[in-house]
Amino acid sequence: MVRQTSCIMSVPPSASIDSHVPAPWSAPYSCTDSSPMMPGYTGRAWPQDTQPQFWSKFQVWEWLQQTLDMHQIDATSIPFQNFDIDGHQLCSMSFQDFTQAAGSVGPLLFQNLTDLKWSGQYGIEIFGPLDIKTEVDEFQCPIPPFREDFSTWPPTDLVDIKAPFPSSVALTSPTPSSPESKRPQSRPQTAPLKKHNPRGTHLWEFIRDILLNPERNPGLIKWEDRSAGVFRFLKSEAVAQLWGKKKNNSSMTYEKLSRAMRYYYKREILERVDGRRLVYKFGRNAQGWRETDK
DNA sequence: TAGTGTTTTCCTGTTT
DNA sequence: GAAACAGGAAAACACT
Repeated sequence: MVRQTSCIMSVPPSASIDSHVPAPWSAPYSCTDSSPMMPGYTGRAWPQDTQPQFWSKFQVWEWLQQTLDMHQIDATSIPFQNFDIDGHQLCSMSFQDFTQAAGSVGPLLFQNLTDLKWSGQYGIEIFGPLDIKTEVDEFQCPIPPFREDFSTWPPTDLVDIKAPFPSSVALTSPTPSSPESKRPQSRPQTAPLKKHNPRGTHLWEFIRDILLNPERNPGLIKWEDRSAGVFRFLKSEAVAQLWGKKKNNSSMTYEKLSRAMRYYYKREILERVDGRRLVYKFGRNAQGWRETDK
């Protein structure tokens, strides 16, 4: 089969992609300009340009996730529910509190937070020059509300460039149910999600993050049944464009996006919702979408 | 370098 | 008829 990929590369990977759409925790971003990046881990997903005191719960989790990632610590090793707190509460935690909440990882987290508090890292320019205008910017609704949100939600994004990022941590990775390590190459995988997450955020996480941030979701996707995890695309092409922008792929369409979504059926990240167009449902291997997950 | 995981792309056929 | 869905096939790409 002759495949044409040249169009995808119309935007050089090194191009500066603006990061307008923040995500709560799972979308690690990298430097958004073309500045040299370290190989491997370079992106910082937690809100480093905001003082920890002002972090939201999501941002706290994000910081947790990235800190663990940075130190290659399995996220399952600490109870995230112990950090169901905002930045203010986080900053008021003592060393003992951290140890109590995160066990052996506590000191590390405490140290990291202390460093963050005092290192003057806040204010690092996260967002590169917003000089690249893409098709997504033309949408009437998606971008402006996100931009307005910068004051309160600066760090991560739903439309960052594809980042050389380490695997996402278990917080967003389903528990493997039936290990299926052997399968033909170049076939859509059917194994449960593992830590390997070469492209940063997974599509389903991207979708989830839009859903979880109504204020940053200007009518793109909406919950049909929040408790059941059923949601519906309102502006399917706009979502696809956003996803494409995030992946630096201007040729992304809803058709392609939906194909990727369908692959999630086998992995039970999504479940079919028969007879309803543009409607999907999170499956048992999708995590982080429930209200109780927050 | 091979293997793996996660898309991405293209396609054909079906359903709404 | 158009849009969306379904799923096979294969390639791309980042990571281990």
